[in-house]
Amino acid sequence: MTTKTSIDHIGDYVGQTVCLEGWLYNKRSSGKIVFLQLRDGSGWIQCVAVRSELPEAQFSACQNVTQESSLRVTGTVRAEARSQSGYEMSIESVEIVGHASDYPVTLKEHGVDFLLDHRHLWIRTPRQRSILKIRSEILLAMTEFFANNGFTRVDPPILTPTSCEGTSELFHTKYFEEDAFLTQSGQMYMEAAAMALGKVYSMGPTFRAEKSKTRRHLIEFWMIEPEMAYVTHAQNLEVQEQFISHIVQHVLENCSAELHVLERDVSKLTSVTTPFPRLTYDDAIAWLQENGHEISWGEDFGAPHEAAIASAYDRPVFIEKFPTAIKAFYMQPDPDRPEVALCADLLAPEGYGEIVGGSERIHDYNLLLKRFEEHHLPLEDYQWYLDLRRYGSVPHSGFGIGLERTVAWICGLEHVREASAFPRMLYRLTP
RNA sequence: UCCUCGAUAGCUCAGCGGUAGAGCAUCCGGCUGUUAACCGGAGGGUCGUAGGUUCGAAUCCUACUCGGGGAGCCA
Repeated sequence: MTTKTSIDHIGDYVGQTVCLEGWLYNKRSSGKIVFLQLRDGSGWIQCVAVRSELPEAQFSACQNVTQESSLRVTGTVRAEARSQSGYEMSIESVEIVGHASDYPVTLKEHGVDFLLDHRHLWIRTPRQRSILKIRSEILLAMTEFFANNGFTRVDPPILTPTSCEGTSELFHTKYFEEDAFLTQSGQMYMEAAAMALGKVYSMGPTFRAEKSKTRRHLIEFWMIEPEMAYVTHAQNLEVQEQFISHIVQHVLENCSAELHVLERDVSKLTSVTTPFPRLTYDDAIAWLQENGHEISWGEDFGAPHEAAIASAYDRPVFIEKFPTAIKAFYMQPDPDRPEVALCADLLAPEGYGEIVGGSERIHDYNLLLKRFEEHHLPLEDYQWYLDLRRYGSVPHSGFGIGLERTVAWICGLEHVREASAFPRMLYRLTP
C-alpha cells in the first residue's frame, strides 16, 4: 500500500513513492510530456507524466484529464529547482476519481457577478483559499488571546425577542406564535455573562436588514464581542490594542505564503504595534476642520471623514469620547463631561473603516432607567437587563469587532464579500 | 431609499445607424520542461425584456428587469 500524504508535507518524502489525492488545477502538455498541476487544499504541486515511462492508457488519461477533475496521483517525489515549491512528482499512475466537464471558473478573468454566482467553485482558487485560511487563522489567534487572558467563551442566542440597540433594521421571523428577530448583537447577553464569569467573549453571526451596498457591508457577518466586569474605558482600549496587535502578529508569523498569494504589502502590517494612537472626538473634529472638512461638533463622522483620519496613521487609531447624543443609550457618560460617552471606535488603516466599536456600559440602575425612557424603549422587554444593575452591579466594558472587515484589512481586500465563504449581500442570497 | 455605471458567444470584452467580431474555454490536430504554455483548424449568438424613431437599430429614445460602484446606517 502506497503512503498517502498531503502536498504541504511533500518535502518529507523526497525519493519515495507516495499517493496524493486532490483536484486538477491546470494542465499543460506537449506530445510526449504532460504537466498536471494538482491541488489538495494544503497546497499545489506539479506532477509530470512522460510518455516513454507510462503505459499508453495511463499517459492518455493524463493528456485528457480536465480542469478540476478529482484525481489520485501516485508517483515519486523529487526535489526540483525549476518548481516554485521546490518539489515535483514523477507520475507512476493516475486514477480519475470524478470527471469534471466544462468547468465554469476558468483561469482567465471573470466578472464579479459571475464569480459570486459560482462562489461554491470560486473558493477553489489560490486567492480565495488564502483568504479563507487567513480568516481561520485570525479566529484561532483570537481564541488564543482570550484563552491566554482569562476569558470564557459564551455563545449568546441568535433568535431574540427584541432589538439590542433599538436602531438597526432587524430580520423578522416567527417563533411559533411570537415574533422573533435575528440578533444584531449579543452584547446585552454578554453583559449578563460577564457578571457570571468575569471576562467573556462571543464569536458568531449577526444580521442587519439594512439596505447597505458598499464594499464594507454584509447583511450577515461575524462579530466577536468580549465583555469584561470591573474593567474601565481606559483598560478596555488597552485590551483592544493588545488583541488587534496579537492577531496581526499571528497572521504575519503563520500565513506568509497566503499573504504572498494575496500580494499583501506586509510592511502595512508589521507597523501595527502597541500603543495605538488615541484621538478624542473633540481632537478629531478640530483636525477635520483644519483639513478642510465641513463638520461641526455634535455630528457623526461620515465614511470620508473616517478615511481621512485613518490615512494619517500607519496603524489603527482610536477615536474616543463621542457626544452621548449620537451614541448608543447604554454607554457610560464621562463623569467629568456628561455630554460625551466613555466609548471608542477603532479605525483600521488604508480606508477599511471602523473595525471595532466599544464602550464602558452604564452600571447605575437609575441612569440606565432614565436612558430607557429617553429612548422610548419598552421597559417590560428589558427587565432582565435592568436586573444586572439591581443585583451587584459593577463598572464593566466591552467591544465588538467585525470579523470580515478585519479579514479584509489584514488581507488587503477590495471588498468584504471575499472575506466570507458564502457572503450574504443585498440582493444576493445564493449560493 | 438616493446618486452613478453597466447588460453582445460558456467567460472577458470590442463593435456605437448599413451582412455579428476577438481572446480564452470546448472539440480535432501538432509539439519532450510547460508556468494564465504555444501553433493550426472547427463548432458556438432571439446583442437583458417590451415599446418607439428610421428605408434600415446591438448601435438613437422611453419604460421595465437584473447587476456593479458609492452615499446614508453600521462592524
